Amino acid sequence: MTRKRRGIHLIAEMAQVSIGTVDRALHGRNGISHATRERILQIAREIGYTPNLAARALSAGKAGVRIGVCIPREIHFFYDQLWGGVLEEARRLEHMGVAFEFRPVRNLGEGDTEALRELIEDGVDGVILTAGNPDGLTPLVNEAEGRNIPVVCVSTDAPESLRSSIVCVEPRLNGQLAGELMGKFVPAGSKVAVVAGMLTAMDHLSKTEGFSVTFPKHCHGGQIVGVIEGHEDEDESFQKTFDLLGRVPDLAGLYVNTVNCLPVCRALGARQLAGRVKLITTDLFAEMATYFAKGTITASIYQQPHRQGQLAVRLLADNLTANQPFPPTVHLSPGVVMSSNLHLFREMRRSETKLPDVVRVASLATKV
Amino acid sequence: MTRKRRGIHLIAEMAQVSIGTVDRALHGRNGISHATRERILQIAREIGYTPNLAARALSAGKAGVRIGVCIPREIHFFYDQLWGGVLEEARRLEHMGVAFEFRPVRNLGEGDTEALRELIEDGVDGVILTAGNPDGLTPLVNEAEGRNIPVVCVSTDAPESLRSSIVCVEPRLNGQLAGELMGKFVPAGSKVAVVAGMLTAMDHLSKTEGFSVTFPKHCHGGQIVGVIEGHEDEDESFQKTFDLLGRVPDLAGLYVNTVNCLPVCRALGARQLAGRVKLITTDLFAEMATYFAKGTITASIYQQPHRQGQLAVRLLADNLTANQPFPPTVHLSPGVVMSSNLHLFREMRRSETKLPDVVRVASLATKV
DNA sequence: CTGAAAGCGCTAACAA
DNA sequence: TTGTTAGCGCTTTCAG
Repeated sequence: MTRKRRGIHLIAEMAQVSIGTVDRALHGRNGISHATRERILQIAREIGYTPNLAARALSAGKAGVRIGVCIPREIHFFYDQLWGGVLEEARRLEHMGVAFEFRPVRNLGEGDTEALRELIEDGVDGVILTAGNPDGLTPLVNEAEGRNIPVVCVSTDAPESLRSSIVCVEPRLNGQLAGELMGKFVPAGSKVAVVAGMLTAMDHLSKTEGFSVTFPKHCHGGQIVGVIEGHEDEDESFQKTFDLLGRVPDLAGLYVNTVNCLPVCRALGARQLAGRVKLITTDLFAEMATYFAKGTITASIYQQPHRQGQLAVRLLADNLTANQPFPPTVHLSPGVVMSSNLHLFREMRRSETKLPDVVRVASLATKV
Repeated sequence: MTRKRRGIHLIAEMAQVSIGTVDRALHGRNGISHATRERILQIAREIGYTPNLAARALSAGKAGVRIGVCIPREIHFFYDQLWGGVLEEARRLEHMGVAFEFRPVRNLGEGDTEALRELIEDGVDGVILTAGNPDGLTPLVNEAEGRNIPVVCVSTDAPESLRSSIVCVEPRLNGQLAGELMGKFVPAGSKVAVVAGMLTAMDHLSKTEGFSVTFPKHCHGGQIVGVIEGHEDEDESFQKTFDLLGRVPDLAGLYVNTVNCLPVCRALGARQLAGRVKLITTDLFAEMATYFAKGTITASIYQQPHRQGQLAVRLLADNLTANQPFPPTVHLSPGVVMSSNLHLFREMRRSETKLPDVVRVASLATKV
C-alpha cells in the first residue's frame, strides 16, 4: 500500500509528476511547461498546500531569515516584559528556521543608533526597534528600509521615519482612558492633577494632553489644577506631590503618567490621603501591589509590554517568511488594573521569571 | 577530505562515537555509560552546541499531530472571535505539520458530546473544547484523557473532569471587576442591580456572586437591590429592566453579566435614564458602539475571546509537539472597554472579518 | 522540459 | 552499552 504522502510529495503524486517539477511550479522557476505548471498550481490550491517552513529552513541550510532586535535591557518594569514577549515568540520561530540577533542597549535611547547600524551591517533581514531618540534614528531607519530591511518599531515610535510598522499603546489614548476613568471616579466639579516625568518627552506630553482633554468631558465642571514634573527623581516627585497636596486640600484625583509612582503613593500616605484621593497610575510592577491592597492606587493603565513584544516579532516574521503585508500601525488597547484583577498580571508573579532566556540574551549579545 | 560536520555529527566525530550515542547523552536517555555521557556533554559545552530547532521540528513532526476543535459556531459576538483566535493560530501551526479537525457545534452545549465522541473516534491527538454542558461531557473527557488524548477547555470549563487545562476569564472575577468598577463609579450608599441571563447557569451565578461580594467593599453602604433574570429574551429583559427602573427611581447602577445588553440599554433610554444610571456590561459587539457614544454604557467587561482561542491552541500544540507540560489553568484578566478605547477592539472593525477562514472551517467541517 | 537523488540536522527504531 | 539506518519535507544538482 502507498504511504500517506504530504506536501510537495502529495502534489507530485496527484499530478503524476516528480517532486522536482512540483518545486519548479511552486517557485515559478523556469524549465517547466505552462500546462504542467498550471495543473500543479491548481492542485496545490485545491489541497490548500502550505510549505513546511521547518523543512525549508533545514534544506536551505541557512536560517530562513534573520531578525535583529534592539530593545533596552533595563531590568525592571516595562522592558523585561517586552523582552519576555519577544523571546517567547522568538523561541517558537526558531523552530521554523527564523534566527535572531539581539543587540540590547542599556537604557532607552542609549547607543541605539550604533546598535541599529551594527544590525544593518550584520545583514539581518528585518529589525525590531524601540526608538529611544527618534531623531537620530530616523535616517538610519530610512536607510534600512531603503535597503529593503523592514523596521518594526515597538513601544516607542519613530513616526517621521519610513519604518514599516509600529506596535504600541498610543500615549495619548493612555491619557484619555485615564481621564475617562478619573472622570467617572470623582464627583462633578472635582479638582485633579497630573504627575508626569518631564513634559519635554513626547510620550509624557501626549499622555498629559489626552488626560486633560478627556477628563472634563466625563466630569462636569472638573478641572486640572496642576501638572507636576517629577523628572523620574524619587525625592523630587515625593516633595512636589507632597506640596501640591498641602496646597490643594480638596484635590480629588491624581494621574501619574510615568512608571515612577511610588513617591506619589508615599506622599499620599504622608498626608493621610491614601484612598481619599483617587490615584490612577501607569504600568505595573511588583512593588505596587501593596498600594493596591491599601487602596492607595485605584487603577493603573497597563501597556501590555509582553504582548507588544510578541506582536512585533510576529508581524515581522510573518512579513519575512510569508510576505504578509504590514499594517501601518498596531495600536493596542491598554488594560485596566484594579485590585480585583491585579493578581492575574504576570508582573505579580515573581516565580515566573525565565532566567534561561535572560542568560541567553546576554550570551548572544556578547558573542559579538 | 572529511566534510565539515555540524551539530550532533560534529560532536560524534570529536567524541569518536555515533550520533545515536550523542543523542542519548544530550537527552539524558539511558543506555549509555556515565563516562561517555560526560565526555560528550563536555564537548557539547565546549563547542557551544545548540540544537537546530528546524531539524528537530522536522524530524519529530513526523508523527503528524492532529488537533480536534469543538467550539460553538454561533456567528455573532463571542464565538466568532474565539474561532478567529483558534484559526489564526491553527494557520501558523499548519506550516509546521500540525493538522486540525474542526467539529463546530451549532450552539453552546448543543450536541457537543457527539462531536467530542467523533473527534476521539477519529483518532485526534488532542482536543480543544468549550464545555457547554460539563456534566454530560465529563465522562467523555475523562475517557479521552484516559486514552492519553489531552483535552483543553476554553472559555467554558468542565471543572470536575480530568481535562488537562482550561483557558478562560473566571466568571467570578468578571463579576468582581465589575463590582469594583461600579463601587468607584457610584457614590456611597448607592443602590444598584444586576441583570443576568439565568441564575441556574453557573457562569451567570458566579458573576453575580462576584459582583455582589465586591461591590459593597468599594461603595460604602452600597446595596444590591435586585437581580433580574432576562433568560436571554429581548422582550423579557427589556420589560423587567423597565419595571425595575420604575420601582427603584434612585437606582445608581446596573450590571449586565450576559452579552444580551441591548434591551437594557433601550429600557434606560425609555426611562430617560441613559447616562444617569451607570451601566456596566459584558463582552462586546458592534451594535454596542452607539450606546457607548451616547454614554448609556459606562464600561464593558471584555473577555478576550480571540486571545482565549489563540492560547488554547498554543497550549495544546506546545504539549503535543514539544512535550511542554500544561499549566492547570490559564486565567486571563478581562479587559475594560470604555468610550476612549472602544475603537481599538477588533469587534469594532467590520472590515477585518476574515471570510476565507470562515469558509475554510465550513469546508473542513463538512468534509467529514 | 522532467526525473532522480543527495543531503539539511535530528529522532527513533532496530541491530549488534 | 553502542552503532546503524530510515526518514521528516524541502532545495538543488545532475542526468536524461
